[in-house]
Amino acid sequence: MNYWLFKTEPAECSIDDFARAPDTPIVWEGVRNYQARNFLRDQVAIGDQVFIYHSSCKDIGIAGIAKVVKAAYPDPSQFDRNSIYFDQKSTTEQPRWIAVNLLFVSKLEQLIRLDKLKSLATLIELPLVRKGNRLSVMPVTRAEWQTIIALT
DNA sequence: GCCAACGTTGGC
DNA sequence: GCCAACGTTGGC
Repeated sequence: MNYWLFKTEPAECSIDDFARAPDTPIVWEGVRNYQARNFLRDQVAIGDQVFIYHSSCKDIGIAGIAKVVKAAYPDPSQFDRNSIYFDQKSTTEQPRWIAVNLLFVSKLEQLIRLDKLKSLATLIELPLVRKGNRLSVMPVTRAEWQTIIALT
């Protein structure tokens, strides 16, 4: 089993949206970065654990945990002309973009703030805290996962 | 709202 | 295949 961190803007999809419907899988769509796409396509597997990270908002940090309940499949939003994620260059034969489904696991009692994560020597390799990082889907090592879990 | 850093595009 | 210009991300 692998560990991941997925970024989301809570105005779009927050941990509270997960918590509100804990039995309903969330379609993780709209990833439009090739490196992140490749992780979704090649490595994210059913049963993997995912930190849900809130970005571009007031309270920035890890807000909760989800798990993967459906592995890579074509992101439906790429074919939807009405979606902001529509991609004219995608075809059903050769889809460019990948979605997975997530299910709520837990909401952290206290959000783990970005500055807290940045302050930990054991997390210096975590892409999230590295300068200029823009990955919206990133791997988390087992050691990093346990470091972060220990903060809760 | 600013802007650094990075990714993507497209001309050559 | 280079690289300038442009677009996006995302913290501050």
